[in-house]
Amino acid sequence: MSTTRPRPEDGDLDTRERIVRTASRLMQRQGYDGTGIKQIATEAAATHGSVYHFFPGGKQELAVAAIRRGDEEFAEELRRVLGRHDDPAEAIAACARQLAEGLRDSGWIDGCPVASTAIGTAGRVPDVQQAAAEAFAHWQEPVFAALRRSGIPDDDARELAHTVISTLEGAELSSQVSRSEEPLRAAGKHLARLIGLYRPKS
Amino acid sequence: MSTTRPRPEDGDLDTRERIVRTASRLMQRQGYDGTGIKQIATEAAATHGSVYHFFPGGKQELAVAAIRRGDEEFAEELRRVLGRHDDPAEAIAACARQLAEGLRDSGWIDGCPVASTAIGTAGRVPDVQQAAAEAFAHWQEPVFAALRRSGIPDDDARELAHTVISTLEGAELSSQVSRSEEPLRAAGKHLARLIGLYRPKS
DNA sequence: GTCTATACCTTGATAGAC
DNA sequence: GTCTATCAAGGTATAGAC
Repeated sequence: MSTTRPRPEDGDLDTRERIVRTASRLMQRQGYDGTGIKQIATEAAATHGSVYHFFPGGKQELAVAAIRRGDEEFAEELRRVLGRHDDPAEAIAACARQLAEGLRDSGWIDGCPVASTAIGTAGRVPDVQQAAAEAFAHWQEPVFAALRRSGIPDDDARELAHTVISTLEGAELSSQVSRSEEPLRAAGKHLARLIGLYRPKS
Repeated sequence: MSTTRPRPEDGDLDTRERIVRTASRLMQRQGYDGTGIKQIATEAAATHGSVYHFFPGGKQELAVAAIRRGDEEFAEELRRVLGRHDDPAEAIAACARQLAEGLRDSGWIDGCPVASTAIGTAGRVPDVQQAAAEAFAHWQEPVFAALRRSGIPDDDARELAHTVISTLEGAELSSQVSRSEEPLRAAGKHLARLIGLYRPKS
């Protein structure tokens, strides 16, 4: 019923979309304070005025939109990888491998799309912090669902989903900082063993 | 043989020490780009000129010193808590509780002393990134030693130490962003169970 | 070692023509 | 919706008196 979405490839995105994408990518790499409105405008091929036209709330409003975009992107990636495996232990290990691959292929610069912005604004920019908290909560949902599907009781699955996201997050940070796939590799292996502890014998 | 160190309490620290402490604390909260030299100087009760006197390399050199300070502080905290327990599973769970307590007591603003600076400069400020990578590596040592003491083989202990640090790091980030002790609580519980898997039956 | 003054640049944000 | 000009404020860093 909706008009067909063009699935735009490159420069034919509307201005607002280019701005959000660019802001999300830049803040992922440089954090909130390290990313300027001017840099965003330039790299998005937009003018300074356009940014404030679409985001009258300025940098804070734009940062919230960028965080939400990163939220959706990673949630989709999670769902995609989790959907390819029946065994949740295998699925989570695959997620860790996917993160390691993306990190390495980017030259260790594209880590979690939310973490850098979130950590640099925690307790200082409430709107951004709130959006980041929602992202972390969203990401637990597909993990929780996968664990529950395998027969793990709700309470255990809920708790495990917390730890899965925390561990992937921390291992991605460790891998990025040390420029090594080892932390994510170890995390995938250990999360799989941990989940195995909770999975009912079939 | 060295002159007795005064263990200074408050305002009677030498200038360089006040600057490093202040820089470490501010960058922990606001990251590298969010923390200005002027703010550091003001809060350290030092002058602008003093900062550049002690750190001719400017902000980068000061950030490296701040990271190293955070490195040492957290390493000592780890050693202290780990030293209080014979069972490494209990010890790691206690570490998670300690982190949660510190985070909550600070009003959720004092997270990892290195993470915010590290993540915001990854791939952009090589000296800072290097210092952060060293910090992550240092923190694994006391964990590795504790695991080995309990009889876990070297290779397993090495790998587990990676995951312990990654998970604590990620759970602290999750707890800080969501302003909840739950991620750290779950991480402590699950790390303890994971370590239990590797510990030889006595 | 400490302090002040200052050079020079970039920032976030606004106004108003088109 | 787009673009340019402009502002006040704050950034890093340097120079030089004391």
